[in-house]
Amino acid sequence: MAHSLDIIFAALADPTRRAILAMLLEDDMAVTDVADPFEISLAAISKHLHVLTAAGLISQEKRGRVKWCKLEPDTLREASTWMQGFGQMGGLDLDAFERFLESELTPDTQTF
Amino acid sequence: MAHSLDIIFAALADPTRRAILAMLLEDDMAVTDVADPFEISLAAISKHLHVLTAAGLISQEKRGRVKWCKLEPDTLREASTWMQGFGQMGGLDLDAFERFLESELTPDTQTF
DNA sequence: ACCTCATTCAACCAATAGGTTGAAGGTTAC
DNA sequence: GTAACCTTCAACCTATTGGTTGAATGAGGT
Repeated sequence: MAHSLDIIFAALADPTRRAILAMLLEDDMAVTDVADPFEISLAAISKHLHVLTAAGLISQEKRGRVKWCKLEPDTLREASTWMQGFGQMGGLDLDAFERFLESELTPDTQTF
Repeated sequence: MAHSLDIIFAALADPTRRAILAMLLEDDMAVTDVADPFEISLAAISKHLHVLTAAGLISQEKRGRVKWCKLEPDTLREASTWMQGFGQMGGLDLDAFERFLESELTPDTQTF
């Protein structure tokens, strides 16, 4: 839990990885099937999936010889919460959002 | 408009830049004042502000000899829209979200 | 005019990211 | 058991990132 926003946003910054997330929105997929629509090597896709897993955006489970990839929407929601506060600036829960930001800014927690 | 999600998320991936955005949530600020709480050089902050500007997350306006930085919440909202679809998976507007994703995936638009 | 303040530019550096290729690990099917 | 399949590892390459420093530019204050 509490994956750092650093690695979540960094993971989202790559178009290939966002496309993978969009694919996983429809269904869980095996690594090979994830790689299929892309023109890059399977090893490169494997690395992308590792980045997404490290960020907590997907989970991977090995069943037999195939590794299944599954979207983890909760982590995206985590980052989405951070962002919404900016968009809704001037809205009613601005104070709550700033309290949230402040807690995130405390240097002892490394979730920032 | 229509800043690419690539550079928006990449800009958000750095904790210094997110902290800058949080500061600008309270008020517009001059570059020097933005740099003040940080221990890195002014030139480094200048670069961060350039990244945020390129992403459309802030705007900069030179008045006199001081350059003012201002949050641009619309761009954040753009990225937030992308994310919320994943978090609200199973919700009511999933179809609309997938249509949005598909339009983003068309290879002729470079907004992806 | 001159000095100071605000900001950026230029050159450099180390570390990271995203890609490649070829080989290696496990797992299943025959 | 051996061949085919799914996935990752290891080594390598190039471009980018985030930082530094010192000089340069530009605008005000006195």
